[in-house]
Amino acid sequence: MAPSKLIKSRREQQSVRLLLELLRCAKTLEGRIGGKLRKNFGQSLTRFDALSHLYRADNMTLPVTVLASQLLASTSRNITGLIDRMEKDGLVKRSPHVQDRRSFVVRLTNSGARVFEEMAIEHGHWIRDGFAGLSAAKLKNMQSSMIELRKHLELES
Amino acid sequence: MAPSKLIKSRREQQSVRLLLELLRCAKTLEGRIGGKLRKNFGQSLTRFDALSHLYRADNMTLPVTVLASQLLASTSRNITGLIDRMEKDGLVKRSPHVQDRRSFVVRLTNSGARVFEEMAIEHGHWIRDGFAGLSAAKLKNMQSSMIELRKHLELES
DNA sequence: GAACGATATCTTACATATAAAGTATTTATA
DNA sequence: TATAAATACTTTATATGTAAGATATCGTTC
Repeated sequence: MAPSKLIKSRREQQSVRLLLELLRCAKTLEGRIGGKLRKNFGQSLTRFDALSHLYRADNMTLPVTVLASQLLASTSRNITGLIDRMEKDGLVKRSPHVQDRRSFVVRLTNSGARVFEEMAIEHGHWIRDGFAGLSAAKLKNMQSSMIELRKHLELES
Repeated sequence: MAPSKLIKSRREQQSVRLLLELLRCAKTLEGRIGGKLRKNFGQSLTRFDALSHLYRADNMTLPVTVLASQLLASTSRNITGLIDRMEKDGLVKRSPHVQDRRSFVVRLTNSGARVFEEMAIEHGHWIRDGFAGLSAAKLKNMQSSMIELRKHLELES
């Protein structure tokens, strides 16, 4: 129980602080945006994410696996339930994959596309407002930092 | 369904991109660290977070509400179940609050403190490694950016 | 063309996040 | 002091994240 066990190098301390700040910002934004989506549209951030990928996809259709791999939340294991619920709400429709009988494709319904469009407008405004306090230069700087970090993370994987 | 509906201002586009990068980095780091905690210690990131606040608290004890407010995950609604499970695992112990009979205080057990210490060492190394690709200057720059962003977010709240 | 490993999805079980409503207790106010 | 409002926590329900394993299908190899 000696506190000495927990002494960290300077580099380690800085890394931990950065991680905590990063997670705190991410959680705050995620909670804020997700909460508004939930309150105003009855949809989760994960659903919005899924809808946006489908909306941009060719013929608004994607194989389940491809969709799962694109989601922020690594829902690959959980994708079945997510699609089940979205299908129950009439946002998407599952169809068997033509070539591969193990697979399914998911297609946005007209209703789903309309819901997404409504959400997307608000969503964009909320995010813009979330970063409203930052200068354009700062925004740019943070974005490039994040891209650099993401690339490092992907490399290590 | 006209695509024109979804046209965004430049500032909005940049904000959305930054958010996506930020969330992606956060999710990646969170998943990586959380996965290792789970695999090596059978504990979640939320639990680690809770344990670390308790460890640093006076007498390793905090009122439930204070603990909830400090957690990254705004578990304030869910705190009951979290403490239930941690108590079942012998990590913490609940006691009635002396002055306020509505309240409980949570105290780290000796066993919980030992578990935390073990985890904290590895946790620090993992995080340091997660940012290993970044220069010290970059690390510093990102940290100050995140702090600035967090402060703006808190102001808007 | 039969067997093997890889892949796509589903199932189950559990931990956790969110929301809404309920209970007990405290504090503020009339 | 009686009452209303606020607070601390719990309960319930649903959605989601994580892990392990089951099932069906595919592609390749022998």
